[in-house]
Amino acid sequence: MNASKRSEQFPTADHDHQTCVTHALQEAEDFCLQQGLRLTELRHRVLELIWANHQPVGAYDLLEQLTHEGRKAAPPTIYRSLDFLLENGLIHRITSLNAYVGCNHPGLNHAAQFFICEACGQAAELDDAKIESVIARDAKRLGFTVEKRTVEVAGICAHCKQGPHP
Amino acid sequence: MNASKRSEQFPTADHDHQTCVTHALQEAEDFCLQQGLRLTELRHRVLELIWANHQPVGAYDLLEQLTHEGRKAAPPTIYRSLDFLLENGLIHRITSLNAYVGCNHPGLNHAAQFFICEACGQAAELDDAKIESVIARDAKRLGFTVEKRTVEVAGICAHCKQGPHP
DNA sequence: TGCTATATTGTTATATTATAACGTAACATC
DNA sequence: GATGTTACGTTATAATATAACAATATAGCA
Repeated sequence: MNASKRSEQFPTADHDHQTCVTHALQEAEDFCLQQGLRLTELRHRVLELIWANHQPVGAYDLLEQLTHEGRKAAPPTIYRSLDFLLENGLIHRITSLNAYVGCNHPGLNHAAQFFICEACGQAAELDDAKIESVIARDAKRLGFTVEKRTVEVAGICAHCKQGPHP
Repeated sequence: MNASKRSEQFPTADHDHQTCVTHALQEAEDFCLQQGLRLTELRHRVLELIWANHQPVGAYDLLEQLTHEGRKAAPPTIYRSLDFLLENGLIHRITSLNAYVGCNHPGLNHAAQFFICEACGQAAELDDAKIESVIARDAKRLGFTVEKRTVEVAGICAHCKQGPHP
């Protein structure tokens, strides 16, 4: 497997992260072009920062990174960009962290699950149909119509169990 | 089924909520006695308020309810009680709502799933072993050690689909 | 092109949720 | 009752998020 491929697992320490960021941005640009969405300079930069951080990152962290590069930015600036990226499936919000992370499958309006390492801070995005189907079964039993699923599992990733943070 | 029994489903409009609160409190008292935990007057009252609200309730809502009954209370007052109740499994925190709800199975250190109705605000607590096992399987595949699970499903409950909020 | 409607961003203020830090009171044990 | 521990009171502040309105940029059309 190519080391730069963004995949459903925790990234290794030596993967080519720059390529992985570039690829994600390219995919987002293509997607927005297709969909007639305006990936403005600000939105593009926010998405880039999210990917560059390489792990779930808070809104105010992003805000600080923006202002440190000279841009005028207040909380609404960042939250509006996050809203755009969330609505169009380019990022996910991790509720239990109040943090945001790039989506591995932009465009697909999928329900993702996250495995979040409490040691290194990285999160793996899964899209396990089995979890979805079990939730759907429970919902059916309850007569419940599902709108939104939040599945977040915190713990320690394989890399961190073996040694210091990768 | 007894209308006052707290169960793994959405409560009906006509269930005997007072009995259900009383029962929960009695169970908590018994549990704390057994475990040598101090269910102080404040903690008891906070737990009672949580149950009485009958749906996930925010920390500042609880705080207001406390102060309205004449008690001196600041945020740390309520958060400390919430921490005690959380640590001892008497309540759950619903991450996606920043709200707290009574636990249906105090004592069991179980991982719960919540189905949250966006119309009436009520939440049903499930304890579906199947969800747990699927998550465990994914974790094993990732080499991930699970510490904490968050499974929260938002949508519309059966009562609210049929008519106005129950 | 220039006009106009809409979408985006800037700006100020504030809401909401949660914790830090330190002092006081209650309680439990000896 | 002295003493150590736990719980609570109090003040201040951190962290996350949104409301409201002004200014600017963009898109689509006359």
